[in-house]
Amino acid sequence: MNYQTELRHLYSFLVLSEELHFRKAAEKLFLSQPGLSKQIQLLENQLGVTLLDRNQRNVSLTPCGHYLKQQVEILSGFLTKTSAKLKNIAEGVEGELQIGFVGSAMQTVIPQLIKTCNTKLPNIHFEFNEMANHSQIEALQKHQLDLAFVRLDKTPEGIHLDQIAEEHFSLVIPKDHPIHQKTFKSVDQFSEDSFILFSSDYSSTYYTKIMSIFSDAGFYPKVSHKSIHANTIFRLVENGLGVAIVPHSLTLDIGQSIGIKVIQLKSIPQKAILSIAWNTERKNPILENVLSCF
Amino acid sequence: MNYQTELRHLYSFLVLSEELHFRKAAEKLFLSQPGLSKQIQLLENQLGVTLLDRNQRNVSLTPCGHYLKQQVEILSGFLTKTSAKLKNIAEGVEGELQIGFVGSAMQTVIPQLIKTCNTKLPNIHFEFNEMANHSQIEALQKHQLDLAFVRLDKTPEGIHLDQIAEEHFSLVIPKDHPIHQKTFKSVDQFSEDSFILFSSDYSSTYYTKIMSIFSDAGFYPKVSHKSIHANTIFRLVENGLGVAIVPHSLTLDIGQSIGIKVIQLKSIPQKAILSIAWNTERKNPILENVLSCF
DNA sequence: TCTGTTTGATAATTCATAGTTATCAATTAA
DNA sequence: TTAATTGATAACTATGAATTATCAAACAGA
Repeated sequence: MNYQTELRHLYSFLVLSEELHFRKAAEKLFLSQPGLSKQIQLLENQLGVTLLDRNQRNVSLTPCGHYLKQQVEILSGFLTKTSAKLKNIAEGVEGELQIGFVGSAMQTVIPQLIKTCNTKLPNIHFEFNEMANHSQIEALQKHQLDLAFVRLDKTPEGIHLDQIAEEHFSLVIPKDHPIHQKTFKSVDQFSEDSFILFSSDYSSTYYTKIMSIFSDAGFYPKVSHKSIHANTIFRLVENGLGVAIVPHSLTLDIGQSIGIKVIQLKSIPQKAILSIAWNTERKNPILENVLSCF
Repeated sequence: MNYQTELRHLYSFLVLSEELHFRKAAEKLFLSQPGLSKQIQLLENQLGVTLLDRNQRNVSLTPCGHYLKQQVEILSGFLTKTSAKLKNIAEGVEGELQIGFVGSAMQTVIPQLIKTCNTKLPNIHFEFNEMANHSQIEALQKHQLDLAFVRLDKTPEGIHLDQIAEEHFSLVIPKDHPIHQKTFKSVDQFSEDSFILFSSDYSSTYYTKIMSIFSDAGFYPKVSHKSIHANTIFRLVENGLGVAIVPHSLTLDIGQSIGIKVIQLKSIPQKAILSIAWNTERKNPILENVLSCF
């Protein structure tokens, strides 16, 4: 059975193997009897085996014919399933979506989205990739990612950006720091503290925004350390190496045992903004369906 | 994917999905580039999905194309396996053989044959059907059996018969019978005993042969019971209901506990003959291969 | 035995269509 | 800008798959 064999011939054989009567089978196939005879002869020649014994007055399957019948039935199921699945993939109700995210997105929006999508689109599966903001944008452009969760203000041509969550910042300070939520008035109370910040290559717009908090407060901070991992920052704070400003949601999964406390910066105008981004230059039905869940 | 789809198109798509270049793929397929374009367009129309993005200057697979590629690879393996198996079936090195046998054949020839065939033809499987002689011949004619083990002298037109084993008969008598192997001279010593014989519908030629033993011995036996099951006969003998004459091999699997003894009739001219029979009107490659093992 | 019916195969013909060549439009590199 | 490369399109050709008409064999009934 090579690729010269045509599925049509196999189907004709299948019908014939059920009817065991050339004229009747041909009728079912909307075909003339000689046409069917030719098809079966061709099939037999291509396969190099005899499929049917047309002795005298009745047609019967040879062992080969019997086996081929079974196989064509299996094949038929395979083809049906494949074309159904192809339609699903084309419509975006089945498939895989590559998602990128910055660490701080996993705390807030993503867990909810997974739940909603899973119930509405049970056959779409996600692959999550924790990546820096700029890496995500590059990956979107190369079509390595379908959807990105970033903290950015703007994106290159062809990458659409949509703000999906806004939250206030919080100060993270050691447990034994003299200032606490009650005595906190303004950020300038920390003008003498060292600061631990997210690296500017986490996102330059994010970095700029943090710095604007300090300039609004009227001082330029001493920056002792930088990291892009929230947990690293928290550990540095715990060990008295400085204080930090992070999106508030990141502080929600700080354990009791760690020696830090949190001061919420609800009153300042700067907000941590989480956005989703995707490439618009290609049609992406899976993405469309997922976005419609949001 | 319906039966209008041709395997050729799927193969073209497979090559194209590897090359991702219409001209190169077409060359590999010994086809002109527009021809390939047409094939792929046709395939896409039939499936109702886009398989390839031909944006600008490079061709790439859509998610559907990706999936179809996988499926066609699976399909390719399926077709290869199927056609290989079809050839095996046609050559008779793979398949099932329906074998009929009279009970007394299982003791002698059949177990050996199975062993020999299994090593030489590991992919041929047997189905064994214990049947009366005449039923086997009918089954051969209806092509319900491929091979029969019978005790017959002749068969109808179209059924070939080959003698494969000859053995002497044995008398089976109760343990407490006055005559034993040492004191046995001739069958006429049993002229006063009742006889338990195989029914004449087991095989009329077999029955005639047994009766000729008696006429040679110069008496006509009292026949008390008939059966076609060796074990039944043995049990009747054990209980003093008569003595029996059976092909010797049948006595070989008589257990120690049963109260009968055996007198071998080596000197008389009558022999129990086992033959194989098969239908010659149809070519049967599996049977040919099996017979060549004998 | 003859006739009529049914079977699948064959021969000659027609027609659909798959593949060809020639060409185009779009993109890219020099 | 030009030349080269890409896949798509249009018109045409030629293969071959279908058709119709017919045949030979087998069988049933008279």
